[in-house]
Amino acid sequence: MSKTDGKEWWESFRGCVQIHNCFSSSLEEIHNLRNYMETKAGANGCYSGGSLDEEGYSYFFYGLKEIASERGTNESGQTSREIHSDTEYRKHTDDKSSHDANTRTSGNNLNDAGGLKTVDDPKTADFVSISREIENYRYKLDSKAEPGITAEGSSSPSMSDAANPSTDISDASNVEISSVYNPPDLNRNITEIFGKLINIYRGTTSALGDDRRSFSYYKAIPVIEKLPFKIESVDQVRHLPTIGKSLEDHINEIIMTGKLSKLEHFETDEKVRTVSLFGEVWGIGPATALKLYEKGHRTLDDLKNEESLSHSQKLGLKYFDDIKKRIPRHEVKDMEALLQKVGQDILPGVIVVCGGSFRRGKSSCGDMDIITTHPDGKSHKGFLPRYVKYLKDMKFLREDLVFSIHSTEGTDTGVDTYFGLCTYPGQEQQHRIDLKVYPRDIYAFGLVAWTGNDVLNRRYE
DNA sequence: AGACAAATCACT
DNA sequence: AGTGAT
DNA sequence: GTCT
Repeated sequence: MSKTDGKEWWESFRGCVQIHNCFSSSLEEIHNLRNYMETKAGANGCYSGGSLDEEGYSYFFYGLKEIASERGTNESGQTSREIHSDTEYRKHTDDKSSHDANTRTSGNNLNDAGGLKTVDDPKTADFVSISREIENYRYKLDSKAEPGITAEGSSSPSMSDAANPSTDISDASNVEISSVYNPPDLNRNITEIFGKLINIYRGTTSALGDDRRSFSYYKAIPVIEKLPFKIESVDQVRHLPTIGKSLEDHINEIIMTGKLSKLEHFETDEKVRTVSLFGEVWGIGPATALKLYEKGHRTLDDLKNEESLSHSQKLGLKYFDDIKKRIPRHEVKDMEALLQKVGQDILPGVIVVCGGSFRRGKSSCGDMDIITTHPDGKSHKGFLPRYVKYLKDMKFLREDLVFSIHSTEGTDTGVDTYFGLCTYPGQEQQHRIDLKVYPRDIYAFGLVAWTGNDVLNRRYE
C-alpha cells in the first residue's frame, strides 16, 4: 500500500506489531486478503507486506509508527479503546458498509494491540482478536479447498475467552500452512547467479568488499522472482526497479549465453574463492576471512590449526558440514514438539513456537528459531538458563555458541538469547538452533522479527 | 555527486 | 573498537 | 550497483 524504506521502514518496524502472517501458494488469495485488510485499516496508517517465498506467498500486516508513537500517551492514561472480547471487536469491524466511521476506532484497536505497552494490564487479547479476524477471512477464502488449516485445530474463531491470554497467544501462533509447494520460480538461472555475486561482494573489507554493490544484487532478486514469466529478452526487465544498466547487461548475457563471464572469472580466482569459503564458517565474516587468507590459509583444514579463532568460530569450523545441512520439515516439527513438552515440564504455561523458515512453511530449514514467552508476563524471567540446562542434560543441545541473559536485569524489554547446536533425538548430525525468550508484551514483535524473511520485511506496495 | 542497508548484543 | 550474527 |  505504500513505501516504508530505510530508516523510515525501520522506525515503523520498531513501532509495529505483527497482527498476523499467513501463507499460501495462491497469489490471488494473498491479494484478496491484503486488499481486505487494507481497506479495513490501511487508511489509518497500517501497512502490509507480502512476498514470494520458496514455498509460497507470505503475507504480513502490521501497524505503523504513527500508531506506535501514541504509545507513550496511552501509557499515561489516554487509553484508546480497549477491546475485551471477540464479540465486541466484531461489533466494530464486521459492518463493512459503515467502514468510514469505524476505521479510526479500528486503528486504535491496532494501537492497543501493537504498542509495546507496559501498562498494568496489557490486553494481548486485542492482538489476538485481530489475528482471528484475519484467520476468519482466510477460512472463507479457503473453505472451498480445506477449511481445517490449523493442525492443532484450536484456532477456532468462535472462541471468546479473551480472559485466557495463554490460549489466545497460542492460537495466534500456531497457524499452519494451507497448501502445497507450487511457486512460479522461473528465472532461477538469473537469481542464482546474482545470489553468488552477493556473497562475493559482501563485506566492506572482503576480497572485493563492496557492501552497497552487494546489496544492489540483493534487491534485484525479489524483483526478478516476482515476475510471472521467464525472461527471454532484456526488454522485459528494462524498466524494472533496482535493475539498471549494469544488471540489464548481466541479464542479457545470462539469457543469451546461459552464464555470466564476470562470475566465471570470480569463481576461478583463488582469493575470491577462498575468502568466500572461509566466510561460510559460522562466526567468520568478511574481515576475518580475509585475514586468514592473508595469513596463508587456503583450505578449511588449514584453519583447524589456527589458534586465533574464537570459540564460536572453532565450532563453526568443526561442524561446518553439519551446519550447512538442511533439516527436513518433519524433523523440525518433531523437535518443536519436543521443545514444547520440555518447556511445559519446566514452566507450565510457557509458549514455545518454532519461527523462521519453518513458520514460513518451507519444506526444509537451515536452522531452527525458537521463540518463547509466558502469558503471565513475568515467569519468562530466568526460564532460559533452566531450559538450556535441561536440554543439554538430555543431550538435545550439544554445543554453545552464544548465551546472553537480559531478562533478569529489571527491564521488561530484555530478550534472553541462546545460540547453539542441537541434534535430532538419536542422531549425531548437528543443527543450528536459536532460542529466544521474549517478555509477553513484546512477544508479537519477536514473532514477526523471527518469522519474516528479511526481504519481505523491507518491501512495500 | 551523494545517498543508500537498523539496531542490539556477544566476543575478542 | 572492530567483527559478526540475527 | 541503482536512484535522485
